[in-house]
Amino acid sequence: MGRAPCCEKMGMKRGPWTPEEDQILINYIHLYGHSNWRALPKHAGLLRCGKSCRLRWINYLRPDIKRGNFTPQEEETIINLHESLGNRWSAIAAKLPGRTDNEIKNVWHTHLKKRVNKKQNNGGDTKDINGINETTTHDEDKESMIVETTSPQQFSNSISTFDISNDNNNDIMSYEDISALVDESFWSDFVSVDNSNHKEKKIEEDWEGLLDRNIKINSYNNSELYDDDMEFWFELFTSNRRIEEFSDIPDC
DNA sequence: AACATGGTCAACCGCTAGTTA
DNA sequence: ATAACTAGCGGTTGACCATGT
Repeated sequence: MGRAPCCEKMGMKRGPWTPEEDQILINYIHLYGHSNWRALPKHAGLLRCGKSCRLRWINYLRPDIKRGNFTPQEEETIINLHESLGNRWSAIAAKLPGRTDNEIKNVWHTHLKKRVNKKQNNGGDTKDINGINETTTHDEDKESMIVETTSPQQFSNSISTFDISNDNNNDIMSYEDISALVDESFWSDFVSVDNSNHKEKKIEEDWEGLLDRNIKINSYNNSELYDDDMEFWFELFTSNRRIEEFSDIPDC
């Protein structure tokens, strides 16, 4: 079994994803699904390896991702499942809808592990794992009691991810705005569709057409890349609506 | 105010398992 | 049967941010 060559390929972009890349990936998966991650970036016109695209989609762009802090119940579930499953993060994630293995792994390493260790070292003190009857005064644990709120860290990450540099420009869309725009009804129409039978050639032609449009939309003023977000998204979605018609092509 | 330290999380790396030709 | 290939998994890294000194 040979190991697949991947990101070391020349010209592959690495590091944080830009909003444009995100949108290209979202739209491509919207239209054609993700039956072949390796071929996806090439067809979509992304300078990323398939692995990177898959990770970005699974850990961040997927429509069913639940953002916000873990609830005490979720934390309890993670602790319990970790006790029985060990570091099988994907198995644990399967029991927590909307949570990714990566996210669970991070939460475990950042505070749940410490909490469990502390508990073990103290020989199991009065602290209740589910967080409801906690007697601890640690800030870290207090934080975990805040249910379904956006943590400062997550907020800042959203900002960094979307690179919103102008604080005063209210027209710029935040991640939350985009999430609201790209709501469940948006996703439900296409994500589950298996488009693997579409002919690759057709995909390339259709997609390149969309890409050209989007590049044109974006390229007219690169120095103020995000000032025209509303127009960008509007154009993008209206383009999609037209190109979506291609999805009616009968399966081969 | 400036620097050091620690926490958080997205992204990458390297491996294995499964699939296909 | 097996070699080539891909998807998925878990571990690790590094950038960013908050807090402490």
